[in-house]
Amino acid sequence: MADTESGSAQGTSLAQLAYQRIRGDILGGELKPHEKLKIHALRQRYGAGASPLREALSQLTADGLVTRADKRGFRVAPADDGDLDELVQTRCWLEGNALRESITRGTAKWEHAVVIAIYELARAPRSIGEGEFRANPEWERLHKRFHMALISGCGNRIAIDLADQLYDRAVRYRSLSIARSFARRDVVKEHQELADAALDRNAEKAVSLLYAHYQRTARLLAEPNGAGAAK
Amino acid sequence: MADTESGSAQGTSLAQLAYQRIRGDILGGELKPHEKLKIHALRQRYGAGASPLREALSQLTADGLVTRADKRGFRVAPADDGDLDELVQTRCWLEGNALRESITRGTAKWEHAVVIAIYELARAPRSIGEGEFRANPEWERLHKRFHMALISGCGNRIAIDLADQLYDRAVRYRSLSIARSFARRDVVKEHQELADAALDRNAEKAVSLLYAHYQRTARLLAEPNGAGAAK
DNA sequence: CAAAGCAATTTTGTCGATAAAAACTGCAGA
DNA sequence: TCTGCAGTTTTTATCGACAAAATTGCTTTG
Repeated sequence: MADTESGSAQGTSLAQLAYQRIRGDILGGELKPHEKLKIHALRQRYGAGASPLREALSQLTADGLVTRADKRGFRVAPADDGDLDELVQTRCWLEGNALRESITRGTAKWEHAVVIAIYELARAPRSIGEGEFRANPEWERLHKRFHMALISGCGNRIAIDLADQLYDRAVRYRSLSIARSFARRDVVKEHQELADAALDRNAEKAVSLLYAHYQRTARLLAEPNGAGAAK
Repeated sequence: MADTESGSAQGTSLAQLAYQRIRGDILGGELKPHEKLKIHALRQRYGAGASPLREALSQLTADGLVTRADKRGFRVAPADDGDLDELVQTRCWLEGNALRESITRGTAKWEHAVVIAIYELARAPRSIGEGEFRANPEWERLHKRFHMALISGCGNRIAIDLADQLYDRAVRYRSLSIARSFARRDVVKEHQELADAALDRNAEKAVSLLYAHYQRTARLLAEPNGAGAAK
């Protein structure tokens, strides 16, 4: 199911390939919320027949990134602020517990993963644009890796896979409201403190930092300056 | 996505219909863990072409009920004790928080849903067999409805949908190890106490009863008397 | 001018056919 | 008896075609 290694295409079948590409386009904001996904158009765009596409869209539906209506096809899942709040809350619930568990029973391997992840994340530039903000895909990858590393010691694959899925759903909101929070927070420091608390095995502090981290993001994204999303 | 109303087939398309029927057969244990799902065989069994079936199987894969291997098709997801433990833990994490939230902000509508659900659940017979145990589908439906009612007041649709999905995954283990726990627990009382604590707005008590309830089930199902499951 | 009705066009959902890949078979040789 | 291999059979993944449903646009009417 959820990829964990967000490294791109390795799916050999056309269906799997289309799944990854469409997913990427939704997460990256290329395909806008509520946009109609017409099979014929997708056929040309992704160079695949109807069956593999349908298959890909079915999977995306189960992932919560696409909605389907009875006999009127598929659409990109809508994205409103309420949805985002629920997403953040669910992630807090799930990852909060998983983080606590990781801190309690985490092995040396878990520690190493966290150390490496925060190290690499801290060095990567957030933006590749000079003046303005242009998301650096490498930073995005490392950011996800860091958050997954934090909970990787909990020993619960099902929870990890769910967190992976929810992470991706949340990423979409970030790419929809570009640059909004850029340079307004000391994100590097936030992550560093989180990593430190985790490595100190200070569960309560780590969990509350995680909550604050997620909720701060949600509040920023929900700010009134547009990019609101489709009905 | 997740159905919430577990009421059976209303999907109009063959793909949706096949999805529900296959899902039902996996949850009910008709299709055994790790069993190969050959398209041709499924075609005859469910009376649908290859494309709708593939579509259904893709969705089930995303639901965690089916696994797929690169060019060698689909299988029913394996089911081992470790998996069950993770499932139970994840449900505790998610539903524990959702229950706490429901108790905190639950409206009269939520209360009513819980009251009705526990009332109906208490009246339904658990088994329809005379001497031996034969699962009563009606009881199963009401049981799910009760647990969903408990968390229905949390105001978080995403969490509710996930809990729905995880519930179904857990149900599978119950039907795989038939009757094991039948008559060995006072399940009616467990549910009643849980409902009472929730309606009393005693969050801590309700949550710990929920944890105990789930963990007891897992321990029973993991007992050594067989039904173990495929590798 | 607005609303309702009808016809043409898209679009969806489905099927059967087909190439490519995997699994299976029996057989020869060590 | 076991092992490796060539040919056969099964199975997967994909395509293009087609009927049914939905959408669109045009026309007619009150």
